[in-house]
Amino acid sequence: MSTRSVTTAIHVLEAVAELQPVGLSELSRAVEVPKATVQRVLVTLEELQWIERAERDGGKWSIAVHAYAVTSRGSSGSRIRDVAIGPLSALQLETGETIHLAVPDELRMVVIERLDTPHVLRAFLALGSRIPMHASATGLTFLAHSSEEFVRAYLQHPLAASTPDTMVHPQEVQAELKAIRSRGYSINPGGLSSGITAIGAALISRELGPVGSISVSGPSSRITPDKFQEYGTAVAATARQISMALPG
Amino acid sequence: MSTRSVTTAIHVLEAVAELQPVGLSELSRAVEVPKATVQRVLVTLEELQWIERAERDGGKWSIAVHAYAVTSRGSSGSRIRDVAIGPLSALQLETGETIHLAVPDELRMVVIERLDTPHVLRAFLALGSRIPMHASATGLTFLAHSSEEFVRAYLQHPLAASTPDTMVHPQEVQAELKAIRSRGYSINPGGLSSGITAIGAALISRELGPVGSISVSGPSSRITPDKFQEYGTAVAATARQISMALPG
DNA sequence: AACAATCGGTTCATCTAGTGAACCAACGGA
DNA sequence: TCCGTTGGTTCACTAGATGAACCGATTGTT
Repeated sequence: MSTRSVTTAIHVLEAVAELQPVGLSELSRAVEVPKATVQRVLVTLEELQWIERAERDGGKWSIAVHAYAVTSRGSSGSRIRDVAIGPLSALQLETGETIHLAVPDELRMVVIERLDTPHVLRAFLALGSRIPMHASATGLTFLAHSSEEFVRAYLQHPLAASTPDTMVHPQEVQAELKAIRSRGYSINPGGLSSGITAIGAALISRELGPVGSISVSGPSSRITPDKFQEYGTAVAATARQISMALPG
Repeated sequence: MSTRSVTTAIHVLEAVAELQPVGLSELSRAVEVPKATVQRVLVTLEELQWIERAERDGGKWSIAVHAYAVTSRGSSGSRIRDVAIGPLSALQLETGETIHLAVPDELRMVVIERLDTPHVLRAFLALGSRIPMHASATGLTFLAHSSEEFVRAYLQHPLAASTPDTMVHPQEVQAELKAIRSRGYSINPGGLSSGITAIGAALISRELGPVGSISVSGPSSRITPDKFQEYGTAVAATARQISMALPG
């Protein structure tokens, strides 16, 4: 009951994704598997079009588009996306700012949808970005509605600072989570990108608990403290609306 | 020299992506591998968080977000995305319409980035959408700048119609490709979705040839023939700009 | 109510095929 | 020249993948 080769293959694949472009020896060390084994896996994955080697650059490996194409269609996130897109669109029109939809993956939030603003100055996260929970409005609300154990486990890990304004002390984060719970939405001024403020609210499935979050982001010069409450209640209302439409 | 189990595992994964939500027996049939083997692979992939089973619904399988998160970071597409995002943002502001960035995968174009418009009426392709080349503005420009062999090989396959307006005759497509080459950009009125017109231009790496395309899309009621040239030159200029900034 | 055809899941004898230590040749500093 | 890399290959050993056949539970049909 192990399916070892498959497990190592996936580990190699994840290592390639993380370290790309990367060579054989480095991968072998990263995955802690002999070179010969890694080599065979690489060749196999190449045949399957999941990875490709750079023409130059000593033939280092990278993830191929095909892998992305396979995994991006559907995904559990898409159910959420489908029910969220309508309300998010309305929220975008109402606020005029960038809207993000993110779901948790391990210790990060992954941005699975974005609606843009017409403003020249705009907040920007590439789709598929993986951002730290404690440094983002989406992550913070998600944490605020997660179980105590999860939060404790999360705060065990070192909290990297994305900007000088990122909260890096566990107590500080805990206090903020409490504030978020009573307030109903999160506010993150410059914690992820300097000069960008975001306001977020969690999507909560009745059965599964928190499954993701949404946020409104824009330059701190536009999203000023006097707008926090207006945007906050709008985001929270939209989140509630989506939550109720959630499958399950 | 085969790494069979890895190959079947990936095949199972791709089948899950295509058929999700899907059950054991159906997968077994799709991949043409005994149930027992598929079962073991599924359990392994679940342990690795690449797939998950629906709580209800008889435990059917779907791709998990984690898989998406792994493959979306980086990927050959992302290099393109990184250099493209700035110019695309400018193009979006200039035109006010939805911008798509797509790269080829097998016989399709895969949408890897999108900048949308604040308009209520908006063109919309989900990220990761796989669209036929002959039915899309992005695909057509890509074809127009591909090798003759590639085009011939592509046109060998039956050309499915996405809408009544899709070009389905090889000669028709060939003629259009010629027009695109002399014009510098592609125009696709309603070929992919009825009522949506798109204008595209290819991203061409000096060393690798065409590596992807960009397009401006919107309702045909807004993107009228009198705007074709304006948008066309804008798209083509942006594509050239990105092409020059391309790595390699 | 009995039937047949699904479903998801498990068992186990067979032997394929994955493993990994040890080995290249080639490159690049020092 | 030497040392530490790199990517890549060989091969004896046996761990571990395979797949036909099985089970109990649903489901829809007669």
